[in-house]
Amino acid sequence: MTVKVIQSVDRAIDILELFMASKPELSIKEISGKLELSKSTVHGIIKTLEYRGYLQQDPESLKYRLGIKLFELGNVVGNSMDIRKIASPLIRGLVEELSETVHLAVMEREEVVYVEKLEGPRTLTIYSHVGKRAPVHCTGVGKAILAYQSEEQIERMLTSGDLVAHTQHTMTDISVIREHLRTIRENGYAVDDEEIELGLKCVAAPIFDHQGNVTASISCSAPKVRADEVSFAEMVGKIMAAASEISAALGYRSPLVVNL
Amino acid sequence: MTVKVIQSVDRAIDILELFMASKPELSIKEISGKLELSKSTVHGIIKTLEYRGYLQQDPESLKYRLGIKLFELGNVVGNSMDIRKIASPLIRGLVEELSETVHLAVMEREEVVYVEKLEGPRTLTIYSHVGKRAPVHCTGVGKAILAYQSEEQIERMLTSGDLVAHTQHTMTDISVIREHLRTIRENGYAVDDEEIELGLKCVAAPIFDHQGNVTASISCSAPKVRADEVSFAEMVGKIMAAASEISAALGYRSPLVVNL
DNA sequence: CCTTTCGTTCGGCATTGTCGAACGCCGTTC
DNA sequence: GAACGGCGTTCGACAATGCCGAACGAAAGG
Repeated sequence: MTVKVIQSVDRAIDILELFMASKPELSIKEISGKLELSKSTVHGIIKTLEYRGYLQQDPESLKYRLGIKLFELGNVVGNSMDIRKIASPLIRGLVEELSETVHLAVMEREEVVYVEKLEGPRTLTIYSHVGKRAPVHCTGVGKAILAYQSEEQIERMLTSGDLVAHTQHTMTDISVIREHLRTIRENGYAVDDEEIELGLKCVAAPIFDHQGNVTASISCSAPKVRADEVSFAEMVGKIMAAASEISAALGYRSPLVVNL
Repeated sequence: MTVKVIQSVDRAIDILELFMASKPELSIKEISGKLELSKSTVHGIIKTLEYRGYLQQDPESLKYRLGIKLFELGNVVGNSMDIRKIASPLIRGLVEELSETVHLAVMEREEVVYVEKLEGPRTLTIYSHVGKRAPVHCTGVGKAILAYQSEEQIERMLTSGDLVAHTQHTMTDISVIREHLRTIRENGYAVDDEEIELGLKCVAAPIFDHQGNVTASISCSAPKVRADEVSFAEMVGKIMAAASEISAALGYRSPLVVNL
């Protein structure tokens, strides 16, 4: 079932997304090369995007970069996310208590997107950004969400892309992951033990919405050396507590405490 | 000089921007009505945008809202703004010292866009958001930038739109504003005294880039009652100091201290 | 000064997007 | 429970629109 797309709109999006994947500045030549379109076609679309403020041209190099209008629209989206408003103060508290970086992520298609990030005082450089995508199979936030999807959904999410091994600890066998997800459901939290980056350990907990679905999660990330037994247990407790508080604020009633 | 625009791309942008101006959820009917396009035309464009993640449909109401992809792209733009990285820690410091809300804004077309905002502890509800536009003629950040543009630029920016009076203190006479801008240049800072919102007073200072152009500014906003003589002087001093520190970090060499 | 490279303009052609009409799926009304 | 109305979706025909290649112009490099 391929959707009937408007070609020029589709191409305009292709152009915009080129700036995400590759360099922040691109010339018409580069764009037409990468998309295999004629210069004049690209020129027309680009001028439209520029005219509307979605691209801007550097007057010196004549190259283009993303325009402020995207910043505006992006913030409209960001400000309309209820979960962000609810989670923000809690995340601030977590960072203060744990002194480590905390992430909030939501599920989007077959990946997760970080929607909030607050770095701890002892900054370790994790390569993550608000607005960035991450795979589900090798991140704490991803696995915490994945574990609570339906069987079909899990199947889809794990088979849609390649299970890329980011480190030697990344699980790439689908049956191993499925078994691992069972453990996550039993524990109520997910651990990422150097599965996306060596030396990085994360604890993540699922966030339930008012319908009982999991579409978001929060995590705490620390260098493996700092995540020893004691502080690890503290991380688990605090992250899970925060996650259930956010879930409650979203209107979720835990099935365990429902008594009619 | 009207640019030759690609119609369908232009319309797709019209659709996206409808969500900024009006409600966060719109039906096809509403969109086709507002844009005076046939339902089928809107349908085609919307499905393309949805397919690419720039809109998402609520499965219940069948209405559409802006998609996460815009959040992603918006953050790419936000993270690539050098001025934000430079200014962020200074803004944090300002808020701590002044205990009032601080804004960072950049010029965009004939308006300013807030790119950073940090609220003071004593939160007064100013209706401003990161990513929101504001007029130049009645805001501190706007006037601080406007004062340092070329005569032609000032002319353009003041005549492009209506000089809307937001309060009885808003300056709407172009010659009065021009004279006012001269004062701003003499002082080195701009004051907004209840010109956009009653009871709100702001101090703003221009930020110079490496070429000596002013394309950004920072401001401190406080309820007029709290901006008494003493704290007002403190606000002016601290905002100007921060602005010149940011300017210096951007590579600006003040013409007053240049000695060859 | 010639060459190369890239952005821009132009015009003809066919693809593509557009529109109105019709369909089908709700929810509502009587 | 049948008829209605509203809305999203599909369809088909037409022509407007966007596409391409070629040519132009400007700027940079040798």
